Amino acid sequence: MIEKKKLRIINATNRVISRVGIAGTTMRKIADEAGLSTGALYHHYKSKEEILYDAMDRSLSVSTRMAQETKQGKYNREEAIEQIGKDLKKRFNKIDENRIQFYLAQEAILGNEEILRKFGDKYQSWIGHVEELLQRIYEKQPTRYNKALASLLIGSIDGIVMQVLLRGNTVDIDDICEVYNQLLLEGIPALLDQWTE
Amino acid sequence: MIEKKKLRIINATNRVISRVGIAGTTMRKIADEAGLSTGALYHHYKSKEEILYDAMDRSLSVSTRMAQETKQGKYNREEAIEQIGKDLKKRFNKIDENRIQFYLAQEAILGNEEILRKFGDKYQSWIGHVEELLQRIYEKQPTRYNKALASLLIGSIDGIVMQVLLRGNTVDIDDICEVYNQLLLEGIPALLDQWTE
Amino acid sequence: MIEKKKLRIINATNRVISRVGIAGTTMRKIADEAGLSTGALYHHYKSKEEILYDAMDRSLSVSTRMAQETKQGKYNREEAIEQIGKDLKKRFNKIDENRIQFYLAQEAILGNEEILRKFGDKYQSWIGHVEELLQRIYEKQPTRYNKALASLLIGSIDGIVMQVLLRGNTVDIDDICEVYNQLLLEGIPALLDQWTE
Amino acid sequence: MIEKKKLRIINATNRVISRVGIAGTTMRKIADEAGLSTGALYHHYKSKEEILYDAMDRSLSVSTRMAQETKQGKYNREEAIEQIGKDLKKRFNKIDENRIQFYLAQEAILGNEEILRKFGDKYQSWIGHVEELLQRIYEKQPTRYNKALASLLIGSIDGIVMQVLLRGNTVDIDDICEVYNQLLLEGIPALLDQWTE
DNA sequence: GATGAATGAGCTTTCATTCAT
DNA sequence: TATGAATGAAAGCTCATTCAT
Repeated sequence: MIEKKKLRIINATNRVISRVGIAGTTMRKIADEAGLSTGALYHHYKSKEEILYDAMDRSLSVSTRMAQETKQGKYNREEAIEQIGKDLKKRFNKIDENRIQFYLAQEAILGNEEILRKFGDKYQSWIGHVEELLQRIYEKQPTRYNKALASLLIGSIDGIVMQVLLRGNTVDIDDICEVYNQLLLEGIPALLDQWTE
Repeated sequence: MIEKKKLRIINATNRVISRVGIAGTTMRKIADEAGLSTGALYHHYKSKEEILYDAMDRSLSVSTRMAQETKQGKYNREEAIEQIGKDLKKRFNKIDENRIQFYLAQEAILGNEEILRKFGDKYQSWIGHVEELLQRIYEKQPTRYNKALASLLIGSIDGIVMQVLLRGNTVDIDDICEVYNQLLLEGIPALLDQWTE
Repeated sequence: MIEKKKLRIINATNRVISRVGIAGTTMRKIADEAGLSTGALYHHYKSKEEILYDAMDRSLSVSTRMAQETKQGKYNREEAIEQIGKDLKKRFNKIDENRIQFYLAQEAILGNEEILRKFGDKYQSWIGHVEELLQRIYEKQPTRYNKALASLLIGSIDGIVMQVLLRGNTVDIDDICEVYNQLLLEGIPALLDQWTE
Repeated sequence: MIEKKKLRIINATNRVISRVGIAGTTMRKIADEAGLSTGALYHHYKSKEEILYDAMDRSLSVSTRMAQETKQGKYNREEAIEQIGKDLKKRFNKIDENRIQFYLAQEAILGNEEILRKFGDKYQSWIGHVEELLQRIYEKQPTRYNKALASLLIGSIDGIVMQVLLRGNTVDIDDICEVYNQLLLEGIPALLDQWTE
């Protein structure tokens, strides 16, 4: 029961954050969005900080879970890459979630240790999954550059998300997915050949 | 003379922004950082908004200029790519500037039209330069995917910057530069071949 | 309930205004006078302007109503004039209300359109009532000068109020009422005769 | 020399006051209007209060002098009354001066003792002059009501000025002057007869 | 004398938090 | 539990006044 209320509050909080950012999020806006009074918020949470923390935690968990889904498939190389392309497009189109992730990153960079640690975990696990994926679909000997490659592949997704947020529809997402696809199909193998020769 | 004071204020503002973010930047903090009283700030600027705008404008100009420097070189492919690698490393190490860029991006995403437009201009010009570069060093027929490729190459830089900010020294910058290098040397050509056959 | 608080704030505001004028009225003074914190004022009103507006509106309504009461009587000439004399004296003695009216007039003259309009309405209605009264008690043909006469009779009240405020007890209110009385009994009829012959 | 600068400052001050009121008058506005720097004001005056005082003093002196001019004439009744009518019209049309007078009255009522005393002096002298005038042109025995009558005649002028300021061109000044004229020609004699019988 | 940058108190307003109901 | 009025610190900003030049 109490959990239901809490969920309502953090959902409201995330909607508010996506609209006005973390700094612009006030208790009154959260209360209004959740259909509660400001006082009621304090029955479920001790402070604004706790609410924000829970809301951010939830957002990060969702995005971490999404990142981990990459590995799920057990297809061959072409199928796997095709699947990645689809996931990618979905990711680029979740504007609201991307905005929130972006605000959270900000919060972390500003010195919120808790959130920073969560981001660290998320990237570490994500990079690990991508490393595995690389090894699985390219079947090459792992080298010391595999982690860096994974990091770069992930970074390019984040970077494109940033461009989509900043430039809106002047970014052609389909073309970018196609390039990403070709990169995985042709570019990466050429790269890997270089190191493993 | 008055410009000197303005510059002092702007520099102080950028230091404050890099420390506490744009939302956390108050007139009092700027005044303290600049060694002035709050009232004095209003001699040189009509409002906080103007100060922030000038400070952001300056940061963005610097980063836009940096982005444009990419094209300067008149080397052959290997030399050009080597140069890019060096620039990249420099870029990754400018932590403070990267933080500010990140805060500015947030400001833009939150609805600051002026800043958003500047980011749009910056990316457009940057992508243009990278497109030219691609054509110059690979000497292939341009295809409809060239812009997307440029966008992706730039995005991957932003994404890595984000990881550096979020994960600190768990990202091995040298390795990433090496991978980026190999990508340009081996990966991209393999990609371009695909489209121009 | 909430209206009760608003009334308390408005009353406090009017006390403050009567003490220090509109320009000297600060939120802190209002809050202190009402026994509240400054923040609490913003629960009931969105801004200082709204508080001042409500306070001024209330003062003006009261004075407008007072002005309109003149017509009520259904007496003969002597009784009506006697009644006017009594009303006059009461009006002169409401020092605080007169002060506030005076401050409001200044506010209007300084360019507060809303208040200016209300004053316009008040005078228009007041002059109309006096015109009717003149016609009723003197039973002469109305001439083009009736409106001007009404305006002058009203103006002389305002002017005396001003003198009372500025000169205090050096103005003998009883004598002035007596003169006003005689003016209505003997002076005005002689005037009207002049125009209707 | 120094007096010339002081004059420039108080003229500038009066222009500013007439535009934005006493409370809205700032040192910077005075300095700008006078074509000086704020610092320069302090070479001639020790404080804002002194400047305002001098400016107000000057305005009040001018208006007191104007009030005293009434007596100058040495005409018969009709000529004197005609002259009064002309003066009246001039007075009503000096909008800027009337505004300033009004603001000064405010200042006095708010507790500025110095200004209050000056107003007291002005009215006392003005009333005295009008009393003399009444006696001269009507040649009746003076009664205890003469002072009150003078006060009322002066008050009605102030009251009309107030209406002109508040209602602008909806007051027909010519009509009012005509009524005032008739009041002096026919109304006042009828009044005086009453008391001296 | 003259300048205008600098000061700092005090203004209106916002907002996390508390608490009587 | 729930409400929303109340608190008070801190924000952006204004302005009389001072003072180095």
